[in-house]
Amino acid sequence: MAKQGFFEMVYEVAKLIPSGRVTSYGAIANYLGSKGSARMVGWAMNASHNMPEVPAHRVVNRSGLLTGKHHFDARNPMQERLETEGVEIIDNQIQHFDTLFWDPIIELEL
DNA sequence: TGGCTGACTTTCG
DNA sequence: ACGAAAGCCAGCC
Repeated sequence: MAKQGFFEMVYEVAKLIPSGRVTSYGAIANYLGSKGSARMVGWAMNASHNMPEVPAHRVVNRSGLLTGKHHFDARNPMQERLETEGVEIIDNQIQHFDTLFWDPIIELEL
């Protein structure tokens, strides 16, 4: 296994997020071992535009707020995609976020 | 090479 | 309780 870039790792984790579930930047960063670089996870998501298979819409901030929706394609609203997956969202805020939260550290359990 | 950036998170005021 | 500032680290110019 060649040493992958940080972005690749973020993509891998993002792809593992089940439909109808969401996670946070910090959770992914923590899973990667760099809890301080949560911003970078979002930044990696920004680069994920080249990777349509990466469900960046399932990644939100720790409050369950769709902070990165502004970076999404206006014709493919992040909220609409999540709602299609069964996630209830009100005012960019994911409802039942605690229940829908998918933590790679816990779910993947290493 | 050095420095800036960034879709976050946490803590101090 | 709310607002502002610092911290973090890897990619990019």
